[in-house]
Amino acid sequence: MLTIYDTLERRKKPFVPITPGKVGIYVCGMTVYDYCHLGHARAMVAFDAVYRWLKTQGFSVTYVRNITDIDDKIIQRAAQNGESIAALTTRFIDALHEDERALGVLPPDFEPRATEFVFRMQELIQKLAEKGLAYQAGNGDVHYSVRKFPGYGKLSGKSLDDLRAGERVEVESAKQDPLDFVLWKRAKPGEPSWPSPWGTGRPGWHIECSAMSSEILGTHFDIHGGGQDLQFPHHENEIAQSEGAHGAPFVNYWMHNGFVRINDEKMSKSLGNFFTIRDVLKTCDAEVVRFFILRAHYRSPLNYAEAHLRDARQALDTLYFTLRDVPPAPVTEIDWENPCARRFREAMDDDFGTHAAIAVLFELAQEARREHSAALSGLLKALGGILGLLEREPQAYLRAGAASLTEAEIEAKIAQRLAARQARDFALADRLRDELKAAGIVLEDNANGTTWRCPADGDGPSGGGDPAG
RNA sequence: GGCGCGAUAGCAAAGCGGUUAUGCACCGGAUUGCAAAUCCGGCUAGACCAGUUCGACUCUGGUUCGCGCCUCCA
Repeated sequence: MLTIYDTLERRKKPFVPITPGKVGIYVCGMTVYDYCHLGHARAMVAFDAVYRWLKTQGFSVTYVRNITDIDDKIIQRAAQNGESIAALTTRFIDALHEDERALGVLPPDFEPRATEFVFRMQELIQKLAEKGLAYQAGNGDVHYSVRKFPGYGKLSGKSLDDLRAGERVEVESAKQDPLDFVLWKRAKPGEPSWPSPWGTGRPGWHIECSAMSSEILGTHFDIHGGGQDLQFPHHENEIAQSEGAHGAPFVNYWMHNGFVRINDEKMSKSLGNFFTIRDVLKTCDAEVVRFFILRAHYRSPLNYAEAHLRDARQALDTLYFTLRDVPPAPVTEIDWENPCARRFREAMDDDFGTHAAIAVLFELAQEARREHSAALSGLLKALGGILGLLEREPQAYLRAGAASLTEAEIEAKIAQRLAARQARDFALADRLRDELKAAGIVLEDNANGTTWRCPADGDGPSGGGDPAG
């Protein structure tokens, strides 16, 4: 039985879908004004694991991850770059998809873009206005009146009075309550805008997700996910909008993934301490990054450091050594009766415990090696595949770092060394091996001859991210 | 200030009221011309103080420290 930790109720709940056999899941995606960083990678990989596991469990899953392609930062960045908003967003959406593919993240079933749902957002705002939950302020902006929505604060565990007490920002005078948030922004000259009953303008950020989720998944759906930082105010506001407009429950399970940290501090653009996915992938194998992310529980903080990536690489190497040394038998259907498979399932069923599931993979790998069992090796590959791991040819993974020498050059050295060894000239043989080692190539002599591998570095970039990003 | 989360061995990171987590690193041994990989064995835990219990890393209370949200943020 799958259980999911629900952030709203702060407990693990057995998963019961609204419609038997079907699951609707909506995850807040990216605002596309820059390259994705490791924090985005974590969210993508974490919910990819959720998506894959739900599918493995036989659910028909509709996975929606939106793209915010209209927003202050986008407008600002496009102006800075002297490029059109469309050019900017297209560029970063392409980059996002590249990163996604590299990390083995399955594309969501729907990837709605905010600009394509403006009409639906207007409908929602209209509904909120009719119910007295929205008002147009003196400056033309339309705001949500949080005091009018009784449940406001239930997700983040905050009361409106607590929030007011902790207020740290200057109050915008146009709002009736400082916590009211904008639904529709009056357009400034030169900004992209849409006509509306409240004047030409553009939607606020929060309304996007309410509109897109209800349009694609309906007004009440199973799982809503996103980063911890979206819990308040974004998801709180979504609840207020969606439940306020539809007068019905919105989401059954709220899931929030933990942050990626640098030196015990949140990695974020505002702190300027971020690493983009593409920077990290310059020196680290993408599967290692994925493995590194899945080795932590999705709700825990994940500290990023080069040393940790190296650790992850060495661990993943071990699994691939097994697949290399014990060729896996093809598996068409996983034998869930196998004790390891059963424990893997239990781990995943317990709130997507990918770390515990990976621990089982190591035990399985050892058993496969010890018994030289193609069946167990096959099971290892199959279970790894559920996590989006271990899907490559072992040699392709193990040689991913080869760059400085061609395969032919390496083979030539190996042949030379073989001749030296046969002549019992071990000094020469060792020198040849050392030469290759200097190029990052590790030789291994075994019963079938000599094989080589060249681990991808595993060291992340040494510098920080672009603080201007 | 308000609200919330966390503290596990050298490092990373889970579950669990009593029984080996797991990985990396390290130390022996086997294997190897020497290595690598592999196998066998070893190593080391649960911030602090109380309480509940036959028994607590696991439950309860407190202390200390760290982090997050309260402003855009995965």
